[in-house]
Amino acid sequence: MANIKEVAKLAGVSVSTVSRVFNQQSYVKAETRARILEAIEETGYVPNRAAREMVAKHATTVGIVMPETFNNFQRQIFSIVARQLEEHSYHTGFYYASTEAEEEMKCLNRIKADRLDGIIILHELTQPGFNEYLSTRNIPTVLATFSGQSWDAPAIHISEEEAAAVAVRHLINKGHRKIAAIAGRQFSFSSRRLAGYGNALALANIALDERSIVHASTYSMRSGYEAARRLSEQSDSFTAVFAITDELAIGAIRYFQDRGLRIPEDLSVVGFDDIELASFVSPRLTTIAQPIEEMGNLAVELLHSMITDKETSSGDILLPFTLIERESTAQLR
Amino acid sequence: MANIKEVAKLAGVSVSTVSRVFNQQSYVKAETRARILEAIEETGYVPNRAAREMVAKHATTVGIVMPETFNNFQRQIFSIVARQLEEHSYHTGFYYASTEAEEEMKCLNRIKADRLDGIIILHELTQPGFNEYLSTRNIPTVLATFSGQSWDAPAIHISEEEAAAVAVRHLINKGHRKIAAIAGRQFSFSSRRLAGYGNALALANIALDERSIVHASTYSMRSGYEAARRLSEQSDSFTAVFAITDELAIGAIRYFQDRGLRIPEDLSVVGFDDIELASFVSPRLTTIAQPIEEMGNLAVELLHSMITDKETSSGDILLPFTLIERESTAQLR
DNA sequence: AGGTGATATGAAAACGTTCCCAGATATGTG
DNA sequence: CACATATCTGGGAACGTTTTCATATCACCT
Repeated sequence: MANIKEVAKLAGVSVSTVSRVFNQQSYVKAETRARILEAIEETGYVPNRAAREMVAKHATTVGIVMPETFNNFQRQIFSIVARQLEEHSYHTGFYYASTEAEEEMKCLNRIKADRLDGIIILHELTQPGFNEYLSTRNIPTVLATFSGQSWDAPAIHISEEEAAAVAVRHLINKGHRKIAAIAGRQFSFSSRRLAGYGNALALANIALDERSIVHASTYSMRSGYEAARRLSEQSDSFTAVFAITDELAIGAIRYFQDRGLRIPEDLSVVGFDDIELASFVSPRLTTIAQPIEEMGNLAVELLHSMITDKETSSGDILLPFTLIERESTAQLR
Repeated sequence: MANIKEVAKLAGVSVSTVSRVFNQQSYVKAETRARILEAIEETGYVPNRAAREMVAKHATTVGIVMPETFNNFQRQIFSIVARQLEEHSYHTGFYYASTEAEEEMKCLNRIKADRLDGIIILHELTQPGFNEYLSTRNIPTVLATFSGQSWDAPAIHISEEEAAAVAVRHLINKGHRKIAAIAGRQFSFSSRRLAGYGNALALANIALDERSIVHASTYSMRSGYEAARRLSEQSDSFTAVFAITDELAIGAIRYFQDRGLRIPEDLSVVGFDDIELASFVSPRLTTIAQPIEEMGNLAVELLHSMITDKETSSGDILLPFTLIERESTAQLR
């Protein structure tokens, strides 16, 4: 593996000059540059990243923190973020952190060692140590998700609570009053969306029945199926279901269909996220769409300006959402 | 940001000794070690990765190369690989490479600079430069995908051709003879699966009709929908469809359903991959299941042994697949 | 007392860059 | 022609580790 010294020797110049052609500022005679370029070509030289990072005292890498198994929404935002990062020529480090406290701290430790330029967090972290560390070290951070705990970093997201309320209100407007909910574990966006559900019900003077709420353990379709089963066991009087995630909704619909119910004739279902799949299942899913492309772009744009301008930004950035009415909800007969 | 010198000073020892407690071989008096540990705790010291990598002459990072927008199958294998990598305490670098030649070479350039320990490739690369570079530099590489071009690296995959033939034979056994195909762009696994389709037809003495083959531009459901539309326009005599990907199949089913066809009564559809979704759409999708968990685990296991044992491995590793019969295919009436 | 091996520590080189400083050569200006 | 300024190049320190080598102390045995 060629290093800068060999290139310099081959081109008959000093390492300083070779370095100069790589970093372009300052003067290099055209003829010399040509000779060096040739030597680079010949040796296949590529600067050693570690050495560069050491003198620069920082990596040109931003880390993406994601959950253990990410859902379709997170997959999409990940793709967008990764592409944008590449656009700005950052390296992309992948950090997987499950929702277990211990795992989260292990993830943090890896981050510590890496001297990252910045971090984009795509799911809620529960350990306060994360924010504490990142903010004392002044590591630019952006959350492209709901910020559960208090962060010193900006969080880009929609108003989960309002959006959920809009979804539930949609059901109420269709005449439903017995509306069940499939939530996730009791924190993060799950609890915010559930709160929105409660608010919408309260506003319509509908009493909240604990038995018509069920908590799924993950956000997979399988969990949605399972959750729908539990819901059916503990209550049978609902005419509509609000699922806090499209995957959960799709899994639930599958269960209800298996039980012979017709959607939306016998039961209306709303989801949340508008993943690609939502418009391909039957019935097509009525759901809340997040401006995912914008969220991803904004996240790296913001992070990039934090890194380059050294200005610390914070606070929530709320983006608009829309209810997309498709085929899984109908007027109560 | 504390460095090793500060820790050494605080503990009243030399940097060598501090380094020793981090890398554990050789002797350090228990008392000294305790003092150093305390100093580490107090300063919050974490070794600088770049510096470490420089002296080690390699990173503790393996890169994952993925397509621009990855589908559900790739997402799943990515999750598995990332988790396993973490298990072996490698860092995970994410490298996105679209199928454009230029993009691919840009991706390769980033890889060159990073002195990766190893690389796991999750989709087919078309540029021979990739293999050439990796093999001359002796960078351990594993493909967890079909190896389109000839690689010096081992490729872990199923026999795409046979699997496709099994899927098509399943349709033939159900009495179908007019079987259309929805393929992708004409290379990589898409072409292998299409070849399997052709073989199965030939074996059953069914003439291959060019008009009953359509090529989707991506592997998304949207593309599947689009492809089904084009298929319907250029041919209307088929009673079954083989889609080379579950997403394509699901998109296609959506199109046919929109046109009032009942699946599987009016039309049978087989997919390929068995993504989670396959068992949640209606009708549930008949498809080919790849041993995804095993593929992911094997990939990092193999890579790890290549990295540590320095033994270069190569050749194809074929894993078994299974046809999962669900509800989207039926006997031709 | 002297030797031997195990235990414990420090000094300093090396890894591959970047960048500051100094010096050399060319180009212009009065 | 002298001097200032612009252009060009090299030397060497610095970045934060690991690792080799050398040396010091200790415990134990003859």
